[in-house]
Amino acid sequence: MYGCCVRVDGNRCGLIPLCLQFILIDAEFDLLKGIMRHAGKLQKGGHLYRQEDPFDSVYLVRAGTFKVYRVDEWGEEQILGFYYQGDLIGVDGLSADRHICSAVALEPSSAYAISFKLLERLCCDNPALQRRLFQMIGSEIAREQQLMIIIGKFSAEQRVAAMLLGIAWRNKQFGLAPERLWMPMTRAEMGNYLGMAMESVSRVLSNFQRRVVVDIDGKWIVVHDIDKLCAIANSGHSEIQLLSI
Amino acid sequence: MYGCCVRVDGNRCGLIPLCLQFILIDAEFDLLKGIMRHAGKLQKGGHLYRQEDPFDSVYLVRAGTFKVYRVDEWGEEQILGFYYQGDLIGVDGLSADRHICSAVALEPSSAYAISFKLLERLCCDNPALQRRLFQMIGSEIAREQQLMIIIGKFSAEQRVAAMLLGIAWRNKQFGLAPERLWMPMTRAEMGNYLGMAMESVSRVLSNFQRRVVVDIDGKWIVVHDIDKLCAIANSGHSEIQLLSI
DNA sequence: GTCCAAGAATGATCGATATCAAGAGTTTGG
DNA sequence: CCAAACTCTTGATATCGATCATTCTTGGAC
Repeated sequence: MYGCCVRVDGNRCGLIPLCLQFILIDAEFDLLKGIMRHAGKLQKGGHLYRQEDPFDSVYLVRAGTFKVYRVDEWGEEQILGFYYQGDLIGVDGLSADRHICSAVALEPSSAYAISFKLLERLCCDNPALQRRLFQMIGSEIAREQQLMIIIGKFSAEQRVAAMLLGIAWRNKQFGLAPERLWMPMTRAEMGNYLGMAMESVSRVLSNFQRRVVVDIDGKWIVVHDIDKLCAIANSGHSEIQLLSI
Repeated sequence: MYGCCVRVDGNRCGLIPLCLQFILIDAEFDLLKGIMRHAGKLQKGGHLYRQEDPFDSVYLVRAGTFKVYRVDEWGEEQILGFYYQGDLIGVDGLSADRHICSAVALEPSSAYAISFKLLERLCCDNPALQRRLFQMIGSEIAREQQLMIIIGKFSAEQRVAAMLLGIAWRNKQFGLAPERLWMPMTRAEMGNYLGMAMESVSRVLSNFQRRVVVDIDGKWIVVHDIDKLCAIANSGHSEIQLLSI
């Protein structure tokens, strides 16, 4: 199933996640490799694409981290997601022929660009690939719905806990340590993403640290008690949860 | 361009919006008509599909209104959208082979079901149709992003104003009066959708009515001053806005 | 029509979190 | 290695909107 990964000559980074997400067979992978190209290396603050740019590619994060955000008419920024190695970015361009978001590197990063026009054409000849693509786009919808629930219904503590658990879960999917979370974004960016003030994020994290739920080590957050973190994220819904802490 | 609408024998309702959204040419429309079937009439409270149902169709609202919602592990409901005639529902099933949301009628309603398997196949042979489908799914992503910004950054007043403007804008798109808004959902449902308490929704609407911005007439809301409504939705971002009221 | 239940409006209170402010830590570039 | 510029933390205070409680309205059912 994951044979594709083995076939990549030497450079496996970034392609393993691609295989994981697409779950491609060799033949499909070869097709896809044909329409991928390096989008180059970006410094911190470098843009993969900007709002209003014509939409012609989706991107696969090869290394580093990106944040995707939207700026409204008054110059206010809303962060819609953080994307790590292996994530697909750029489907925000699907609805129009222009991107409605910007994607910027949070640290030195790189990505592959996949021509969407060619991808579409490839899908026409390859129903299995089309299916994968729809699934990945569907995952993006599901992710946004999840985030909406978190922002709309969760308390400050729950939001931060949910975000950490999300990254932990992601790490697990990609075979990384689920307790060591790489968080290159600032507190202000976390707050923006979660719909809360930077100060609140800081307070919640300090509180978690005091309760020995996590440990903060620069841009790394180490989860000490994932069960407690789950309990926090799920608290408030049922009072029984609170007793079990 | 919209020739398809004329070709529908007698029954144009629900298909005009289809044409508007897909912007189909005759040939494409005929293809699509072949894979559509009536999903029957639903009473208020009747479900088009439920969370966990296998995903095999997307739906086009023919008449009435639907709400799409998700119930989390603790039985708490989150409403993710209200859908009127001509809207496409069901893409929440894309990521898995099951729906992750439920769709329920808010009043006597009906819908067309479009087999997704057949739609996919049709897209393979018809790149233009594939393009439309991606666009429509992209619109769903864009809509969710918009909602996230509203929930994450807007005040109670701004949220309600934004929701009303959204429906007004939609009406305009579909050739309906942009000042007469049909709102079959309860205050509690509006509140759930917007991430606020039912009482707050009620207060904001009363306030709008007092300021002669809108008039409430049962399940209809009549917008008297759309400019003021826009000003409210956009206020808080710049202080200049407040002075101009 | 009358009754009843569901929905809506409104008032009073309280609390979570934003905001303001100041200081401590950390990174970056010369 | 130092200084400037970010970033983060923590405290004090203010505020918006949730919550609780009550009354008013509406729309079916009989």
